[in-house]
Amino acid sequence: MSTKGTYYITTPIYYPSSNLHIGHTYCTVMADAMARFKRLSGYDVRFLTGTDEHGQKIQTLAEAKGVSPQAYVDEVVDGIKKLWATMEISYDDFIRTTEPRHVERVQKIFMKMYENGDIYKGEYEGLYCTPCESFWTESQLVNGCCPDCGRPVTPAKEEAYFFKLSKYADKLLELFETNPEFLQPESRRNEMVSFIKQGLDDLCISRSTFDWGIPVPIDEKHVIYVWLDALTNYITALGYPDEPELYEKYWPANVHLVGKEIVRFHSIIWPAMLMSAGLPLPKKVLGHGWLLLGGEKVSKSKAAKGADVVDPVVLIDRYGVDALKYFLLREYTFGQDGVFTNEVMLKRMNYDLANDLGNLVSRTVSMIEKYNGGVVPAGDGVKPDAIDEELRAIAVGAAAKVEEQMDKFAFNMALEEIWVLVRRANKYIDEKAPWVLAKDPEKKPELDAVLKNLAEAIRIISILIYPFMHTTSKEIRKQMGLWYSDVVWEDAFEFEMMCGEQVKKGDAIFPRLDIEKELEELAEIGKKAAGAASGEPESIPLELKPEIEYDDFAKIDFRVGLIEKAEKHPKADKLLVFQVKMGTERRQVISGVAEDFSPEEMVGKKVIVVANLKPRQLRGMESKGMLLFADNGKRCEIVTTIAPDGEVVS
RNA sequence: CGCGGGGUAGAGCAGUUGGUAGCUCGUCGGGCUCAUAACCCGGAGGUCGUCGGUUCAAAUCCGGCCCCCGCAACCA
Repeated sequence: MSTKGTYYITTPIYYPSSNLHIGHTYCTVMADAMARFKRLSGYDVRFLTGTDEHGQKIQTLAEAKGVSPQAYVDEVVDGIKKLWATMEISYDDFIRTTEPRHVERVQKIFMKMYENGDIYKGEYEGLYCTPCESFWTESQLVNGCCPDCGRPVTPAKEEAYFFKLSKYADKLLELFETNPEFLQPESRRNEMVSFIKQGLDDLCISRSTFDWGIPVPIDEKHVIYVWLDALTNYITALGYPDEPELYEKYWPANVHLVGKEIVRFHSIIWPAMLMSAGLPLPKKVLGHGWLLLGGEKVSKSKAAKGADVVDPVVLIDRYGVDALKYFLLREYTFGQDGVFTNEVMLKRMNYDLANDLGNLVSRTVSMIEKYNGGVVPAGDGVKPDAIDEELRAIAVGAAAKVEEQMDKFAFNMALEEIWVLVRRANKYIDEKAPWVLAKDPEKKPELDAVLKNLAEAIRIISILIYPFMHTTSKEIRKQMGLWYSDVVWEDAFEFEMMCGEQVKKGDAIFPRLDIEKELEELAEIGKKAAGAASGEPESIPLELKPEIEYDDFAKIDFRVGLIEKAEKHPKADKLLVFQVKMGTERRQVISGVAEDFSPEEMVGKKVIVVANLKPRQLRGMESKGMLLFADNGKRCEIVTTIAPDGEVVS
């Protein structure tokens, strides 16, 4: 194989707090397809994936389960590796951040940055949740409380080590300006530039409130926190710094494939860390979009909600690895979010795979068996006509188009290019009507040419789909009698390669699915997963704030209020300003519900007001009291009453 | 005037050198029988968010406005 150079591609290292879902699968499938494509087209590829196993959350989950953090992650990682094995993900290395090779090298990199004067000891100030022993930023809070347990947080400080991220702001801006290819899609790039321009804070890189992490080499009380630990995997896995052979061969990476939520870490923090360590930067960071489930990002906590099945294991089990991979790569546009539903998935599988590709192979093999004893004819007895020439042109031209799309990571368009050929081949059969030719012995040379051309087209298709569906590729080649030869990319540019192969009809490559039936069954599975197996309604204690005394409750004066007037806060998007009448008194109350309610629909509502709350300024306007809403963080319902305004609620 | 993305057929999307508006699904009608009731052809369906400008000509360039979505931020 002539090599075109090295190609190093990575996925993020996933957090093994629980099993992976279709979103992780999506990212890994893209990386795998690209790795396979590059290998097939002559590159020396290195494909890395792995798991990011440290941190508070893992430690807490392990404690809750009564096992050590290591035992906890071992089990989850085992499941992840099995999933990738099932999907035949062709990674060359799987790095776990708990492995000694990573731990030691991270410490060395830490020291390097420390010796370069970029790490200093300071104080971390944040909002602290005591029961969870966790710091949170303002934006992480849910309703002003700890996102994990829902309890209030308090401002606190702790000693910590910091990385001088701010020092690299100018260099980072320069990176984005001089190297527009570095981060794509471009919309992300603009976001990052404006983020840097807002000013960068130094980055806290150690924690002392938990110990499930890599010890800070110069201070055993601290463990290295998240990003220094996680991001460095891309080079520790290559042996940097103590066994630099692979590092020297493959670094800098050609592509870090990441979700859009972690683009910032990969395109700002990671380059800054590398600058600090004096190392070359990755050539490209690519941020892909999310799969959306009912308008929300697919996530671990929502993995089992509703009727849409997002457990890749279930989907693979029912439809096969290749069908799932095809769907993920064909349906979504790289960089954009895409809606995931069972129906969209099943339609893709049926229309493109069963009807178009599977059926094309099926009818071609059948005809070669029926009309020529199962042998691919030479087919050189007649001159090609315009229809033949068109098929041939599309067939031999497809590979270049696929290459062009793959260069842009446009997997969906690459597959579309292949399907142009698939559809053309189906049409070709109709136009040539071989069953008509077969009735006239004099037309045998013509018939042979048709069969031969179809065989060639399918041979080329089998090469083109190899990076995306290698198992299907091999199955097609088996049926076409091409078992004797390897898949070689360059062969996709040639049309005259087959003669005398013995074809053999096998099982349908992609059996047609009964979509209605599948939808029902998937809905059933989804419900079961959501209902946690048992049908009995259970009572699971809620996560509550700490218990309070009756006296504490009695201090609050709830009153019925009538909203007489409501308008948007002139200086805030999310605030509504209400004029509320409570008996004899009228006052102004502000609530952060502008996204859930229009001012008009609030007027006239009778609501519950916390009437003796200390007044507070909100964006320049005073709020005296607070209205009660039921709120799950996503949607808000107002609590109303029919009682007269001014009345006490207790 | 915070930054950015987007508003194109019933649905989901293409469409950056301005020049008859395309694709997939759905729908209606036709063809074929080799094939996995698959395949092929044709029709219907769009004021290309809105108003204005540049131009012989704009979905495509420029300006105003409306709406949606990310990020950022107030959210008593």
